[in-house]
Amino acid sequence: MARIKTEKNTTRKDVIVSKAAILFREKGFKAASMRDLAESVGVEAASLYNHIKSKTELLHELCFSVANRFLQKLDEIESEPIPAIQKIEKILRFHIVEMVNNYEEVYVSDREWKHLNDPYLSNFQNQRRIYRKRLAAIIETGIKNKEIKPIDAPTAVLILLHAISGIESWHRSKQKITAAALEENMVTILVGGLTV
Amino acid sequence: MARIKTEKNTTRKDVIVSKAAILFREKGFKAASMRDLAESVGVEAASLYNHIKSKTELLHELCFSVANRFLQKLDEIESEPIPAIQKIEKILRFHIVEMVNNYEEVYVSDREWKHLNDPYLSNFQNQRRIYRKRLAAIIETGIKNKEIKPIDAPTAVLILLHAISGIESWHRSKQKITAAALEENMVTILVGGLTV
DNA sequence: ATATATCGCTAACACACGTTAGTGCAAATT
DNA sequence: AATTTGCACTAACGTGTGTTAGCGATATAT
Repeated sequence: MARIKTEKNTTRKDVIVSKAAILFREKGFKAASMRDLAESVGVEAASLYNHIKSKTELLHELCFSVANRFLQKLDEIESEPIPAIQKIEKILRFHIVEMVNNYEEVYVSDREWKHLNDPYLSNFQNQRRIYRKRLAAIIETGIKNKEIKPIDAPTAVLILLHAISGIESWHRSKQKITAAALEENMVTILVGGLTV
Repeated sequence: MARIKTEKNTTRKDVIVSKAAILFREKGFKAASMRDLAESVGVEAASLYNHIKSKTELLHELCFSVANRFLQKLDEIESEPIPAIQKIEKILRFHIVEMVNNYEEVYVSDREWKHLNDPYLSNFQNQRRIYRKRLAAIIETGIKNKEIKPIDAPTAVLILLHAISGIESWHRSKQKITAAALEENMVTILVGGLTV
């Protein structure tokens, strides 16, 4: 009957959500059970419901908190008065840093959003579509300004975004290069591949 | 009580496996039920077991048939007497074509292998690790020969492989560019990003 | 035409799942 | 010190799951 331990400025719900991220990442949303989660939190399954509404709520929480961070950063970078290719590089670096530091959450948001229910599902899909369109628009500006090779912008976007999600493999690999080195390598290849 | 229809040279099991690929892709392995699969095949759930041993067997079948195709192609390309960067380009093109033409299978093999059981699971993971090591070795040769930028080879590999898996998004998008154009765009960016 | 193997059916199983109800202790508030 | 709120517990529910057993019909081989 020991309570869930909380540190300063974290509610018991926060603890549950972040344990859920770990679990959803390693088993997938559907395969991760509330009993698994309860065990990893150190409590009985039913007790979780004193803090959360449902299993899906955990997924909402994770997906949208990640999505909001990315959207906010995009707002910020979009309005900077710098060349398009530099905007892309900044966004790229932000994605990489987020993936490295908030691995579990970002990964879950990226791979498990399919299991959201409407209206959250369509909402999330919309945000995603819009985010990609905005990235594509930046790339198209870069192409017009001869900073970027004349390629299909949506294709470039999907390459960038998926390449980043590969950091998952880096994260689990034994002999890692440093996060900073990873970032430089990715920027070299991807920005190098785009630049005219 | 109508039988599963088969075309020439396809067993009833083949039909089930390929319907399973579609289902596993769209719902995920865990979320796809045998009753779902049965419906999409046009039969009752129990009837499936006249042709298959278990749900997991379907996943084995899918994962390993894809893995074997890639390994075989890698054998072939590795032994060709051409520069490393051209080998990488060939492998890249093969991945892209496979992803475009055998979308469902390749996607499932890529994303759902976690749900394999041992010993298949460790087996698959091993094959994957080895495949990546061999790609990295080609890239390292390319670096030594000054064909490829001096980057971290394993990082380059994960960028390449994950970038390709982004074709998933292309596949579902409304206004597609042609498959050939997609291929050229990807090669431009990725090979361009690697080349010195 | 007869015999045999193939295959789809109904019924049911054991089990794991998400979740709710209700109880009582411990912490927080007054 | 008294009261209220927070929270973990046990027990249990209904549902969906993968899978098996056994029957009967149909296609295949003799």
